[in-house]
Amino acid sequence: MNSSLLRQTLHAANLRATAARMAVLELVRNASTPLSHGEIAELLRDGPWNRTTLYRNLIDLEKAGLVRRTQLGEPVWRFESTAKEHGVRSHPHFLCSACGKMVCLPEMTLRLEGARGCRKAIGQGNIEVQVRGLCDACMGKRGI
Amino acid sequence: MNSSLLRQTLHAANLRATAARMAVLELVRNASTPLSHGEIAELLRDGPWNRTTLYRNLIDLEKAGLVRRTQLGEPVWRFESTAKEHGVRSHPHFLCSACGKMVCLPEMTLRLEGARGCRKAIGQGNIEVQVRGLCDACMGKRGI
DNA sequence: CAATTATTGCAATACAGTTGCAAATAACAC
DNA sequence: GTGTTATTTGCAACTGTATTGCAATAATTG
Repeated sequence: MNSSLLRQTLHAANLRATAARMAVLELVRNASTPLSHGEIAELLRDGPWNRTTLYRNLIDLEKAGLVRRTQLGEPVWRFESTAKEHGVRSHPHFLCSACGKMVCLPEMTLRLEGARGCRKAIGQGNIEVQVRGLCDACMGKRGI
Repeated sequence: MNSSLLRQTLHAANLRATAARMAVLELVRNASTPLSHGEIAELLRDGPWNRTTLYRNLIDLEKAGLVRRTQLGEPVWRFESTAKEHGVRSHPHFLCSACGKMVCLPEMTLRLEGARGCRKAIGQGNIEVQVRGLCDACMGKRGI
Protein backbone atom coordinates (compact mmCIF):
# COMPACT_ATOMS: atom_id res chain seq x y z
CA MET A 1 0.00 0.00 0.00
CA ASN A 2 1.59 3.23 -1.05
CA SER A 3 1.88 6.34 1.02
CA SER A 4 -0.63 8.49 -0.83
CA LEU A 5 -3.29 5.82 -0.62
CA LEU A 6 -2.71 5.55 3.14
CA ARG A 7 -2.98 9.30 3.41
CA GLN A 8 -6.19 9.24 1.44
CA THR A 9 -7.65 6.48 3.63
CA LEU A 10 -6.84 8.40 6.79
CA HIS A 11 -8.28 11.64 5.49
CA ALA A 12 -11.43 9.85 4.46
CA ALA A 13 -11.71 8.76 8.08
CA ASN A 14 -11.20 12.32 9.33
CA LEU A 15 -7.76 11.58 10.70
CA ARG A 16 -4.61 13.49 10.00
CA ALA A 17 -2.04 11.61 8.02
CA THR A 18 0.97 11.70 10.28
CA ALA A 19 3.99 9.53 9.65
CA ALA A 20 3.36 7.45 12.75
CA ARG A 21 -0.27 6.86 11.90
CA MET A 22 0.54 5.84 8.35
CA ALA A 23 3.19 3.42 9.58
CA VAL A 24 0.78 1.84 12.03
CA LEU A 25 -2.01 1.49 9.51
CA GLU A 26 0.30 0.01 6.92
CA LEU A 27 1.63 -2.50 9.39
CA VAL A 28 -1.78 -3.64 10.56
CA ARG A 29 -3.06 -3.87 7.00
CA ASN A 30 -0.16 -5.99 5.86
CA ALA A 31 -0.21 -8.26 8.90
CA SER A 32 -1.59 -11.76 8.53
CA THR A 33 -2.63 -11.97 12.18
CA PRO A 34 -3.95 -9.54 14.74
CA LEU A 35 -1.05 -7.61 16.27
CA SER A 36 -0.66 -6.39 19.80
CA HIS A 37 0.52 -2.93 20.74
CA GLY A 38 3.76 -4.47 21.99
CA GLU A 39 4.38 -6.28 18.72
CA ILE A 40 3.73 -3.12 16.77
CA ALA A 41 6.07 -1.10 18.97
CA GLU A 42 8.71 -3.77 18.43
CA LEU A 43 8.25 -3.84 14.67
CA LEU A 44 8.54 -0.07 14.52
CA ARG A 45 11.32 0.26 17.07
CA ASP A 46 13.63 1.78 14.45
CA GLY A 47 11.15 4.53 13.82
CA PRO A 48 11.29 7.79 15.80
CA TRP A 49 7.98 7.17 17.53
CA ASN A 50 7.07 6.78 21.11
CA ARG A 51 5.17 3.70 22.30
CA THR A 52 2.34 5.89 23.52
CA THR A 53 1.98 7.50 20.14
CA LEU A 54 1.63 4.12 18.47
CA TYR A 55 -0.85 3.12 21.12
CA ARG A 56 -2.97 6.21 20.65
CA ASN A 57 -2.88 5.78 16.92
CA LEU A 58 -4.23 2.28 17.26
CA ILE A 59 -7.06 3.60 19.39
CA ASP A 60 -7.73 6.37 16.87
CA LEU A 61 -7.80 3.88 14.02
CA GLU A 62 -10.19 1.75 16.00
CA LYS A 63 -12.54 4.66 16.67
CA ALA A 64 -12.47 5.43 12.97
CA GLY A 65 -13.36 1.83 12.17
CA LEU A 66 -10.15 1.11 10.29
CA VAL A 67 -8.98 -1.54 12.71
CA ARG A 68 -10.76 -3.94 15.00
CA ARG A 69 -9.58 -4.27 18.56
CA THR A 70 -10.18 -7.40 20.55
CA GLN A 71 -8.93 -8.74 23.78
CA LEU A 72 -9.28 -12.45 23.46
CA GLY A 73 -9.74 -13.18 27.09
CA GLU A 74 -9.04 -11.09 30.10
CA PRO A 75 -5.91 -10.10 31.90
CA VAL A 76 -6.50 -12.24 34.95
CA TRP A 77 -5.90 -15.84 35.88
CA ARG A 78 -8.77 -17.93 37.15
CA PHE A 79 -8.64 -20.78 39.60
CA GLU A 80 -11.09 -23.65 39.91
CA SER A 81 -11.07 -26.75 42.01
CA THR A 82 -9.98 -29.92 40.30
CA ALA A 83 -12.24 -31.82 42.67
CA LYS A 84 -15.47 -30.46 41.31
CA GLU A 85 -17.69 -32.83 39.39
CA HIS A 86 -17.58 -30.91 36.19
CA GLY A 87 -13.94 -30.11 36.71
CA VAL A 88 -12.89 -33.59 35.85
CA ARG A 89 -12.69 -32.96 32.18
CA SER A 90 -11.80 -29.89 30.25
CA HIS A 91 -14.75 -27.84 29.10
CA PRO A 92 -15.41 -24.57 27.33
CA HIS A 93 -15.94 -21.40 29.33
CA PHE A 94 -18.22 -18.53 28.55
CA LEU A 95 -17.11 -15.10 29.66
CA CYS A 96 -19.58 -12.25 29.72
CA SER A 97 -17.99 -9.17 28.23
CA ALA A 98 -20.30 -6.90 30.21
CA CYS A 99 -20.39 -8.20 33.77
CA GLY A 100 -17.21 -10.26 33.64
CA LYS A 101 -18.95 -13.33 35.02
CA MET A 102 -17.63 -16.63 33.85
CA VAL A 103 -19.78 -19.66 33.23
CA CYS A 104 -18.53 -23.20 32.79
CA LEU A 105 -20.10 -25.01 29.90
CA PRO A 106 -19.52 -28.64 30.81
CA GLU A 107 -22.29 -29.91 28.63
CA MET A 108 -21.42 -27.93 25.60
CA THR A 109 -20.17 -29.85 22.64
CA LEU A 110 -18.40 -28.21 19.78
CA ARG A 111 -17.02 -29.35 16.54
CA LEU A 112 -14.01 -27.67 15.09
CA GLU A 113 -13.16 -28.03 11.46
CA GLY A 114 -10.88 -26.47 8.96
CA ALA A 115 -8.06 -25.64 11.35
CA ARG A 116 -4.88 -24.31 9.78
CA GLY A 117 -1.62 -24.32 11.68
CA CYS A 118 -3.18 -25.94 14.73
CA ARG A 119 -4.48 -29.21 13.38
CA LYS A 120 -2.62 -31.37 15.86
CA ALA A 121 -3.83 -29.56 18.94
CA ILE A 122 -7.41 -29.58 17.78
CA GLY A 123 -7.25 -33.15 16.59
CA GLN A 124 -6.03 -34.29 19.97
CA GLY A 125 -8.42 -32.14 21.92
CA ASN A 126 -5.62 -30.59 23.96
CA ILE A 127 -7.23 -27.24 23.72
CA GLU A 128 -8.96 -24.70 25.86
CA VAL A 129 -11.99 -23.07 24.34
CA GLN A 130 -13.39 -19.75 25.38
CA VAL A 131 -16.58 -18.19 24.14
CA ARG A 132 -17.13 -14.54 24.76
CA GLY A 133 -20.22 -12.41 24.52
CA LEU A 134 -23.10 -11.01 26.54
CA CYS A 135 -24.63 -13.44 28.98
CA ASP A 136 -28.41 -13.87 29.02
CA ALA A 137 -28.70 -11.74 32.16
CA CYS A 138 -26.80 -8.81 30.67
CA MET A 139 -28.76 -9.11 27.43
CA GLY A 140 -31.94 -8.99 29.47
CA LYS A 141 -30.81 -5.82 31.24
CA ARG A 142 -30.26 -4.22 27.87
CA GLY A 143 -33.63 -5.32 26.67
CA ILE A 144 -32.27 -7.65 24.02
CA MET B 1 -16.51 -28.98 53.73
CA ASN B 2 -15.40 -29.01 57.33
CA SER B 3 -12.12 -27.81 58.66
CA SER B 4 -10.57 -31.15 59.51
CA LEU B 5 -11.31 -32.52 56.07
CA LEU B 6 -9.66 -29.50 54.50
CA ARG B 7 -6.67 -30.01 56.77
CA GLN B 8 -6.51 -33.63 55.78
CA THR B 9 -6.67 -32.77 52.09
CA LEU B 10 -3.85 -30.27 52.42
CA HIS B 11 -1.66 -32.64 54.39
CA ALA B 12 -2.22 -35.34 51.82
CA ALA B 13 -0.86 -32.87 49.28
CA ASN B 14 2.19 -32.12 51.44
CA LEU B 15 1.01 -28.66 52.28
CA ARG B 16 0.70 -27.16 55.73
CA ALA B 17 -2.82 -26.45 56.80
CA THR B 18 -2.71 -22.76 57.57
CA ALA B 19 -5.85 -20.75 58.12
CA ALA B 20 -5.35 -18.76 54.94
CA ARG B 21 -4.78 -21.85 52.84
CA MET B 22 -7.83 -23.59 54.20
CA ALA B 23 -9.96 -20.54 53.55
CA VAL B 24 -8.75 -20.35 49.96
CA LEU B 25 -9.28 -24.01 49.27
CA GLU B 26 -12.74 -23.96 50.79
CA LEU B 27 -13.69 -20.95 48.72
CA VAL B 28 -12.48 -22.42 45.46
CA ARG B 29 -14.13 -25.75 46.17
CA ASN B 30 -17.47 -24.18 46.92
CA ALA B 31 -17.38 -21.82 43.98
CA SER B 32 -19.55 -22.56 40.99
CA THR B 33 -17.24 -20.77 38.58
CA PRO B 34 -13.50 -20.27 38.30
CA LEU B 35 -12.44 -17.41 40.57
CA SER B 36 -9.75 -14.86 40.01
CA HIS B 37 -7.21 -13.86 42.61
CA GLY B 38 -8.91 -10.50 42.85
CA GLU B 39 -12.31 -12.04 43.48
CA ILE B 40 -10.86 -14.29 46.13
CA ALA B 41 -9.11 -11.40 47.84
CA GLU B 42 -12.40 -9.52 47.81
CA LEU B 43 -14.37 -12.42 49.22
CA LEU B 44 -11.84 -12.84 52.00
CA ARG B 45 -11.30 -9.16 52.66
CA ASP B 46 -12.61 -9.51 56.21
CA GLY B 47 -9.95 -12.08 56.96
CA PRO B 48 -6.56 -11.09 58.35
CA TRP B 49 -4.70 -12.17 55.24
CA ASN B 50 -2.61 -10.29 52.80
CA ARG B 51 -3.42 -10.40 49.08
CA THR B 52 -0.02 -11.87 48.37
CA THR B 53 -0.61 -14.68 50.80
CA LEU B 54 -3.85 -15.62 49.07
CA TYR B 55 -2.08 -15.41 45.74
CA ARG B 56 0.75 -17.68 46.83
CA ASN B 57 -1.68 -20.13 48.29
CA LEU B 58 -3.48 -20.37 44.98
CA ILE B 59 -0.17 -21.09 43.29
CA ASP B 60 0.69 -23.67 45.94
CA LEU B 61 -2.68 -25.35 45.50
CA GLU B 62 -2.14 -25.39 41.79
CA LYS B 63 1.28 -27.00 42.11
CA ALA B 64 -0.26 -29.60 44.37
CA GLY B 65 -2.93 -30.28 41.76
CA LEU B 66 -5.80 -29.20 43.98
CA VAL B 67 -6.83 -26.34 41.75
CA ARG B 68 -6.57 -25.70 38.05
CA ARG B 69 -5.29 -22.37 36.89
CA THR B 70 -6.18 -20.99 33.52
CA GLN B 71 -5.85 -17.68 31.86
CA LEU B 72 -8.58 -17.63 29.33
CA GLY B 73 -6.87 -15.36 26.94
CA GLU B 74 -3.91 -13.11 27.37
CA PRO B 75 -3.45 -9.75 28.95
CA VAL B 76 -3.01 -7.85 25.72
CA TRP B 77 -5.29 -6.31 23.18
CA ARG B 78 -4.88 -7.23 19.53
CA PHE B 79 -5.56 -5.08 16.52
CA GLU B 80 -6.41 -6.23 13.03
CA SER B 81 -7.40 -4.38 9.93
CA THR B 82 -11.08 -4.30 9.15
CA ALA B 83 -10.16 -4.08 5.48
CA LYS B 84 -8.69 -7.54 5.24
CA GLU B 85 -10.60 -10.13 3.26
CA HIS B 86 -11.11 -12.51 6.12
CA GLY B 87 -11.72 -9.66 8.50
CA VAL B 88 -15.14 -9.01 7.11
CA ARG B 89 -16.81 -11.53 9.33
CA SER B 90 -16.06 -12.64 12.81
CA HIS B 91 -14.04 -15.80 13.08
CA PRO B 92 -12.42 -17.91 15.78
CA HIS B 93 -8.81 -17.31 16.74
CA PHE B 94 -6.25 -19.85 17.79
CA LEU B 95 -3.66 -18.69 20.29
CA CYS B 96 -0.54 -20.77 20.84
CA SER B 97 0.17 -21.03 24.54
CA ALA B 98 3.87 -21.62 23.89
CA CYS B 99 4.97 -19.07 21.30
CA GLY B 100 2.08 -16.64 21.72
CA LYS B 101 1.38 -16.56 17.99
CA MET B 102 -2.16 -16.02 16.98
CA VAL B 103 -3.78 -17.61 13.98
CA CYS B 104 -7.06 -16.57 12.46
CA LEU B 105 -9.33 -19.46 11.65
CA PRO B 106 -11.64 -17.96 9.08
CA GLU B 107 -12.63 -21.30 7.65
CA MET B 108 -13.29 -23.00 10.91
CA THR B 109 -16.83 -23.92 11.65
CA LEU B 110 -18.02 -24.80 15.08
CA ARG B 111 -21.24 -25.93 16.54
CA LEU B 112 -22.12 -25.02 20.06
CA GLU B 113 -24.75 -26.88 21.97
CA GLY B 114 -26.00 -27.11 25.48
CA ALA B 115 -25.23 -23.54 26.50
CA ARG B 116 -26.50 -22.50 29.93
CA GLY B 117 -26.80 -18.86 30.85
CA CYS B 118 -25.57 -17.69 27.48
CA ARG B 119 -28.13 -19.12 25.09
CA LYS B 120 -29.07 -15.83 23.53
CA ALA B 121 -25.55 -14.81 22.64
CA ILE B 122 -24.73 -18.17 21.18
CA GLY B 123 -28.03 -18.42 19.36
CA GLN B 124 -27.44 -15.07 17.73
CA GLY B 125 -23.81 -15.71 16.95
CA ASN B 126 -22.72 -12.51 18.66
CA ILE B 127 -19.78 -14.23 20.19
CA GLU B 128 -16.05 -14.28 19.98
CA VAL B 129 -14.45 -17.71 20.10
CA GLN B 130 -10.91 -18.41 21.12
CA VAL B 131 -9.17 -21.73 20.97
CA ARG B 132 -5.98 -22.13 22.90
CA GLY B 133 -3.29 -24.79 22.74
CA LEU B 134 0.03 -25.62 21.18
CA CYS B 135 0.31 -24.77 17.52
CA ASP B 136 1.60 -27.38 15.08
CA ALA B 137 4.99 -25.70 14.95
CA CYS B 138 5.46 -25.72 18.71
CA MET B 139 4.25 -29.30 18.91
CA GLY B 140 6.81 -30.20 16.28
CA LYS B 141 9.58 -28.55 18.28
CA ARG B 142 8.63 -30.68 21.23
CA GLY B 143 8.54 -33.80 19.13
CA ILE B 144 4.83 -34.35 19.53
C1' DC C 1 8.15 -27.53 74.52
C1' DA C 2 12.09 -26.85 71.23
C1' DA C 3 13.96 -27.12 66.67
C1' DT C 4 13.11 -27.06 61.97
C1' DT C 5 11.07 -25.61 57.88
C1' DA C 6 7.19 -23.69 55.48
C1' DT C 7 4.43 -19.67 55.28
C1' DT C 8 3.34 -14.80 55.73
C1' DG C 9 3.52 -9.63 55.39
C1' DC C 10 5.52 -5.93 53.42
C1' DA C 11 7.82 -3.65 50.02
C1' DA C 12 9.48 -3.54 45.56
C1' DT C 13 9.46 -4.77 40.60
C1' DA C 14 7.54 -5.93 35.96
C1' DC C 15 4.48 -5.07 32.37
C1' DA C 16 0.28 -3.66 29.59
C1' DG C 17 -2.79 -0.18 29.52
C1' DT C 18 -4.21 4.61 30.16
C1' DT C 19 -4.23 9.75 30.85
C1' DG C 20 -2.56 14.88 31.61
C1' DC C 21 -0.10 18.42 29.82
C1' DA C 22 3.07 21.20 27.35
C1' DA C 23 5.62 21.14 22.96
C1' DA C 24 5.59 20.00 18.11
C1' DT C 25 3.27 19.50 13.73
C1' DA C 26 -0.41 18.75 10.04
C1' DA C 27 -4.16 21.05 7.78
C1' DC C 28 -6.09 24.99 5.98
C1' DA C 29 -6.83 29.87 4.74
C1' DC C 30 -4.50 33.46 2.90
C1' DG D 1 5.14 30.08 1.18
C1' DT D 2 3.45 31.96 5.70
C1' DG D 3 0.63 32.17 9.64
C1' DT D 4 -3.20 30.28 12.49
C1' DT D 5 -5.51 26.66 14.71
C1' DA D 6 -6.62 22.22 16.15
C1' DT D 7 -4.62 17.80 16.29
C1' DT D 8 -0.94 14.93 17.53
C1' DT D 9 3.21 13.75 20.01
C1' DG D 10 6.61 12.83 23.85
C1' DC D 11 7.29 12.45 28.45
C1' DA D 12 6.04 11.37 32.86
C1' DA D 13 2.90 9.66 35.92
C1' DC D 14 -0.60 6.36 37.46
C1' DT D 15 -3.72 2.02 37.46
C1' DG D 16 -4.21 -2.83 38.03
C1' DT D 17 -2.59 -7.68 37.95
C1' DA D 18 1.17 -10.62 38.47
C1' DT D 19 5.44 -11.79 40.68
C1' DT D 20 9.57 -12.06 43.84
C1' DG D 21 13.06 -11.01 47.92
C1' DC D 22 13.60 -11.04 52.55
C1' DA D 23 12.97 -10.89 57.32
C1' DA D 24 9.40 -12.10 60.72
C1' DT D 25 6.10 -15.58 62.04
C1' DA D 26 3.65 -19.86 62.53
C1' DA D 27 2.86 -24.99 61.60
C1' DT D 28 5.05 -29.53 62.15
C1' DT D 29 7.74 -33.02 64.03
C1' DG D 30 10.04 -35.32 67.69
